[in-house]
Amino acid sequence: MTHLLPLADDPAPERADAARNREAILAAALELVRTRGVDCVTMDTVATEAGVGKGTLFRRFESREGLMAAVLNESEAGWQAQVISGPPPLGPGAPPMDRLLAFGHSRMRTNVTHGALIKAATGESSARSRAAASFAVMHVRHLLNELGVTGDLVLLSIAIMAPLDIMVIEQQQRDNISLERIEAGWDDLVRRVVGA
Amino acid sequence: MTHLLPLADDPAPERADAARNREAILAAALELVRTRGVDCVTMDTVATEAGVGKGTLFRRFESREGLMAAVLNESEAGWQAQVISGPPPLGPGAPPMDRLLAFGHSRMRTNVTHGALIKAATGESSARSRAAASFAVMHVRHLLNELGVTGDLVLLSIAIMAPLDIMVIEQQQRDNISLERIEAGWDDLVRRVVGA
DNA sequence: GGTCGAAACGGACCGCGGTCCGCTTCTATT
DNA sequence: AATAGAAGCGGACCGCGGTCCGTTTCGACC
Repeated sequence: MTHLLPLADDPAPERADAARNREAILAAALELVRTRGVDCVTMDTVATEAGVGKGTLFRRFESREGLMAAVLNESEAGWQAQVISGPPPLGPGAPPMDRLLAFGHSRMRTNVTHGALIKAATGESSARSRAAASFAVMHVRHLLNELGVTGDLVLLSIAIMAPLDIMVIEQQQRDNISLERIEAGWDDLVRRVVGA
Repeated sequence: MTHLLPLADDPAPERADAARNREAILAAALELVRTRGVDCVTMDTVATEAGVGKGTLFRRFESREGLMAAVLNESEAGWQAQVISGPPPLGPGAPPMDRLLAFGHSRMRTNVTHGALIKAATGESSARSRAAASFAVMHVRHLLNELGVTGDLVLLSIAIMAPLDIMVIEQQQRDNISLERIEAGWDDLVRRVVGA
């Protein structure tokens, strides 16, 4: 006899064809983004290329943003792994301050590299609570805590991360400010906030 | 004889009908935003209501964002006037630190009040170099300078302003954090950055 | 007042993101 | 194997932002 109340099994085990489609869509999207560039990838194209109907795209990924976020995760996951369990100073093992600085520099470079995709995945925003940004804020909060900083750590983390935002960086670059100079300014900001 | 090289007259004095239309569009947009709420105002509606063609809207305001920014300016201008020449502590006359704190609090409340419109005018982003945000950054930079802060003042200003962003605030409110608590956290951030 | 080039106009048109709903496919159950 | 109904599917359809281009209006100069 199976139990009559589902209790806490997975609420929805995902049907086989659904899984197949999800994979096909993601693969098609990844390929299209790589070959044509994010801005030229439409939902219709992805659907056609994946061999599914457009409705299926939206069923599984909610919106274009959602799909792009999923694509972005593909690469972002690797970076997050580096942060969580990679070699120091980015990964664990180094003193918190070193990690924090390394984290910011790494995040900045990553933002510059994946700018277009990140924008597509966050709706041009950024200081938003999307998965990626959220991970960064959580990590910074964690490091601030290790550094003995007290106060509203989330708010402080948001402030710290703001200058690394792609839109901000791109604006600075338009003003002919080098990444190195931004990095230096950011380091200064971090030291002020940490109080070291 | 008129000069053959236009030198530096106004490059384009704006034709009479154009001015009339601009005004009609802005008035219609303002009215529609007030009555229906930003999200329900389409470009077609504004065009119809203003009695002009859709093309004219885009000619004068570039995009929906541009039009909304123009509408927003209507109210934002008043606030900016308060900051530039209103009574202290928001306006000039008070010590820089008082002004800075007052500025942040005022900005935060304004963001909360005009949230929807601001989002419409900045394309859901915010840490962007739109006119409004830019004014804020410039002002903060100015106050930081008066406070004797040295370093990359623009970058520090961006960091300071980040937690006041509408998207961020709305997220915090979703997490049941009160505006007062945000204010307190923000004051702390400012003191850290200023080094007081 | 007439003429002429430039500037502005307007609305048909396009592409894209997103929804809707009748049809198909899967899987649990007997 | 048959069945039933839930989950998934797909593509016609919609609304909106944005563009394009033939037509109209303006105003500077004669």
